Amino acid sequence: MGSGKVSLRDVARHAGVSPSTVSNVLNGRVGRMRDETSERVRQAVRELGYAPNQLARQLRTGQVRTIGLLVPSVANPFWGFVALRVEQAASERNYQVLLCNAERDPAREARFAETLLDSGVRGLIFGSSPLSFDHLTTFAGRGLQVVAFDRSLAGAGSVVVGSVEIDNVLAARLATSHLTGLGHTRIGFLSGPIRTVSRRERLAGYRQALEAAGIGFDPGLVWEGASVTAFGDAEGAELGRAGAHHLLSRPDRPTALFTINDMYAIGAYAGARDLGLRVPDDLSVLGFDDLPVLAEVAAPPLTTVRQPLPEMMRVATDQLIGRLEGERSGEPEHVTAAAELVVRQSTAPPGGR
Amino acid sequence: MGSGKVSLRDVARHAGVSPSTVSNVLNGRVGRMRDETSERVRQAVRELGYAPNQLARQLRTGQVRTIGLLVPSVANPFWGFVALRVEQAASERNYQVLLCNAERDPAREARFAETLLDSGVRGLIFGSSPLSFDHLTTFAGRGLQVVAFDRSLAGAGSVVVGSVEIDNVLAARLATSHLTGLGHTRIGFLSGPIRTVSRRERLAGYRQALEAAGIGFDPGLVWEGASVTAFGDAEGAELGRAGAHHLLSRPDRPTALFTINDMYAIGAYAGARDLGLRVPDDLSVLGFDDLPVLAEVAAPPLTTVRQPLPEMMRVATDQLIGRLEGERSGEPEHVTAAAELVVRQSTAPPGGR
DNA sequence: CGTCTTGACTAAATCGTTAGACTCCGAACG
DNA sequence: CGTTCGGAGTCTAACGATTTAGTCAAGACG
Repeated sequence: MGSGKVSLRDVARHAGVSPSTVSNVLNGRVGRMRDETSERVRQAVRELGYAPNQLARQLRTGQVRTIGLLVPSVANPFWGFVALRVEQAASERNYQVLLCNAERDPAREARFAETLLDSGVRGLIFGSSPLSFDHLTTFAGRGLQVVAFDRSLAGAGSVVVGSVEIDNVLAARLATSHLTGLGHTRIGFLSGPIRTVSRRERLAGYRQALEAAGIGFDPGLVWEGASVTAFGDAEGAELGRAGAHHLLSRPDRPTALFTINDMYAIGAYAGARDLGLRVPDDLSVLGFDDLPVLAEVAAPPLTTVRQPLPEMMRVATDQLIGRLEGERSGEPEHVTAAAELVVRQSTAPPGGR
Repeated sequence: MGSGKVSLRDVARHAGVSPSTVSNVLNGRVGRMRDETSERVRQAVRELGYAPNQLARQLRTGQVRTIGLLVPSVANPFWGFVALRVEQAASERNYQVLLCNAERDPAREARFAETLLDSGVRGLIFGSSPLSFDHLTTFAGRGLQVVAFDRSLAGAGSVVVGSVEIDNVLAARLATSHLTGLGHTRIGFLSGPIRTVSRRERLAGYRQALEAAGIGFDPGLVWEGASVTAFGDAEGAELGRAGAHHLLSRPDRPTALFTINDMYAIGAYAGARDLGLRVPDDLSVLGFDDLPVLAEVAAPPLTTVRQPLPEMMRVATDQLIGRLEGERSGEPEHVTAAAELVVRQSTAPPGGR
């Protein structure tokens, strides 16, 4: 049994051939030798239990079968799902996934990009697109390819080679229209700091839907989160709760809240409860993401916008790996997936019906 | 600005010294040269924007600042959390995390171990301990160190260098006693296939608590999941639902269910609802994990056993990295964290209170 | 009969770092 | 004045694969 480390040289010796030949066999270049020889090599490989040292191979070829996945937060289960899905898709193409959590900090994002490049990784999936990719342009020059989970605008072209997204504007319009359709006219928009493309777009969609319904846009009904310092684990549900407190304490209290994601929605539930309001009787809440299981089992089950996550992650991963393998090239590809409004029981007409 | 790839040789040339000297400076071996020289080297590094090629360094030293994390399932959000927490802890020690999802398949587990070793990774955190580590003993010989999330028994000594767990027996006893204390005598145990240590222990604890309460253990009240083939995404909530159907259709229907994790508990909610039973009036449900947010916001909020996940993951990561860095050695270390019963509203006395 | 091919491999140079063995030089010592 | 010693670096093999440019023998061709 191979105990220590068996190298290609050992195999060569064992098979009575040169290292080059072994390498050739292993890489399928068998046309240039007798069948008998390649069989003998294969035999030796088996007998010694040889497995090539990827580090050495990668150093030589510059090819690394690993991609990075950058997520923006450890607090939202959504990203855990994303991670698992990406690993699933990558593993089918025999790639590995390095998990990076940048906490939405551009400096950390850059640091991760750096580390990835240094370890030979040349592909990165960006969980949530920051408003600008400027801090990453240098890395593009060094060979880093980025696929974004949301489409980005500014300066993205130089870094981003592909993206998968839902139409966030449309989705938010859909969601908001659902609320106006129920008769709501004072609809709050509950979000953390708007520092990603998707958030900005959702706000735009919200606004469009309001205007389409002949309701004026009231900046006072938009809550953009606490101070930036209070970030980190406080995010998500806690922020949602705080925001709900704020918006629901206004004199002309909104009768519905559209939240930037399901965690905020859950937080809004808590916030409403704190103020003695009941969902959906006194307050409708509409989320975003359709967090698996959570949205369904929340009390009440959450009306929300679903992103087809597994599919989107597969597309993103395939785009990226396709680039790395040279199957794809040229202009960035942008894929738009269909979002869907899932109506459950957290929304109802205003006024307790 | 360094555009292409700057190598240590380039730096050496630029600073007018030999590559060895640059290497020495970079690795803090500055005792053997004049301050002026090392300063000149540092200067050159800065000017060229040099960053060492980790692949080359790793090949040479055999040291890789990456650990693997093996999770057993993509379906349970729990593992997404675990992944994020491990990455957080690892990143503080400047390590990277490779995500591996083995779907509880020993063959895949072995394949991942193989891949990790081939890429120079020598440390692995095992999300959930299989009943046996036999399929991994060969890898231990090849230098793989494993830290288990649960303590394992059979043959673990040769592979596992540390573990973090809660006392699953105790925790399950605690949980079950809570139910017997409420007056339940027919308590179902709802689990998938019992192929991990933790599951086996929870079953043992359940049994002990029953006996302590003078209630006989009835194997008929234990549901061990559907056929093994029906694995995959069907896991979790769906299995919980199926199991609930099964157990609740018995003539002497249980008045309480202790589920192996929160996903099963949520599934059991659905199963009970299907049969027209209300939680907790007609059926008490007790979960395990205290899935962040989910357990809290479920309807009704779930009584469950909490594992202090962030802390446990930090300990596991530190144990592993400690080994890799040679700070720790010798006998495996087993750390036991305190689990805690979190009583919410899914449990009540039997008979509609 | 000498040169060209072709088939079947092999030699050796990388890839970018590291580390133990050396070198070189001026100062100190006997 | 010859030798030893320590400081300040440098040389040179690796690490384990890949890959380009050969080598060598045997048969083909003119």
